[in-house]
Amino acid sequence: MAQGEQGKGASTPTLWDRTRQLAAHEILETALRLFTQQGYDETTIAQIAREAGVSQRTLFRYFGTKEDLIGGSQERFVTLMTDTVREQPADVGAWEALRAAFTTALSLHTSPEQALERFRLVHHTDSLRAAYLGKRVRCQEELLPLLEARPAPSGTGRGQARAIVATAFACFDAATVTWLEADGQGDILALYDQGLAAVRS
Amino acid sequence: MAQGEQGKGASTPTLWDRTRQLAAHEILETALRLFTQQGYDETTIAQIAREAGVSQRTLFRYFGTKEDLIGGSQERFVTLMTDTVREQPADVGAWEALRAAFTTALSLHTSPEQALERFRLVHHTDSLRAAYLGKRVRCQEELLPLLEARPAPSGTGRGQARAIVATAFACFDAATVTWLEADGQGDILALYDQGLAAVRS
DNA sequence: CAGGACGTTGGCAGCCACTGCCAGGTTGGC
DNA sequence: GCCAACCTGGCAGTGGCTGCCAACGTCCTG
Repeated sequence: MAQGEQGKGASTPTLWDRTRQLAAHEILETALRLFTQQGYDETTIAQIAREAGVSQRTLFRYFGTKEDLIGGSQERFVTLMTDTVREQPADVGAWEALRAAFTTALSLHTSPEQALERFRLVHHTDSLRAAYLGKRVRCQEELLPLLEARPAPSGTGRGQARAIVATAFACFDAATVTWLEADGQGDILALYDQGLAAVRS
Repeated sequence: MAQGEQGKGASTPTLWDRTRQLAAHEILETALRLFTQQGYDETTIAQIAREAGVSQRTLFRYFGTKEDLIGGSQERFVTLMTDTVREQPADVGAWEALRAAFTTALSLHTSPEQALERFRLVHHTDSLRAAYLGKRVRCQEELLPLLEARPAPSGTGRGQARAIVATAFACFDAATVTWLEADGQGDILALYDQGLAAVRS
């Protein structure tokens, strides 16, 4: 639980934190490897723990849920997106701010290949897709208040921000799936722009 | 498994089918009652089975999943929506067809009060919301091919149908949540129209 | 109406994700 | 060196869910 403390000073990584980080990394890598090798549902927590060299109990202490082994700390995504939106100048519209947030989120992936593999895994496993969608909705809800204050395109009433955020995420998802079906060819953001353009006739 | 056969003739409800229907109804009612009384996560399958007068094993034979006790045969919704879209004249646009499908889906609720209660339960329980979203995505995917053939508003290219369907569902969800937060005041379809109008500036 | 074919039910054992609890070892500050 | 804080592993237990099997009711046929 002390891992959140080294964000500022980095003065005392304290060996414990280092060990923690190492273990977490090992677990995550093992899990991802097994998931892609034999599928998510076919991989048990016991197997991951065994091959990662930790007990099940410890594994659950690091990642509270089997699904968390995929998201790779979804929290980071959410905070990064909210921060990005917050950093936009006040006169930037909701659509533009959301696009910037998506750009930031996409820049987090280490490589397109890894992103493709990850996306494929999530979208092909029912339980994972459901979990992802749940977290996505939460992200939307956190973004909502930040966007309600922004200038609407043509002075539409309040309460419409929710529809705008939901639409942006929907188009982003559509772009992701399209990108997935094309085996990673093209640019997700470009697909997003195309989809949104089609929607906003 | 024989329950799907009485759709046409209704010639032989065969007592077995009647018994099945009765049991299913009893289970569903008990589950809904307990869920609203003490919450979804706090209600165990064992309790539902006990109070419904069946064994756990039988309960799982009727409803393969605890989540299925809420959806009330989500299949019906999907087929009804796809049928509605299919019935639309060929020159009706995708947006209009989708709106018609939502209208049909909404007309299935017996009363606004029950719909409100059901929606509240789903949206306030993480696991249920995730399951709902998963089924929603599947519904979108079934609707997709039916809409790709329809005339796009301004000749936008293919592949954009996915974004349109996703947007429609997103706005529908936004409308539902808004309606929920207003304690069921107003009309969901009207909220949907407002949201979509805001999106399509 | 007897008897077999078929479908339904309940119970049991078991798997898997997940949690609380407790003993034991390691690390850090004094 | 010592105590406190922390982390780890194991174990038992819960809850959703499944496979298997024996018992029973229903339906159809002879």
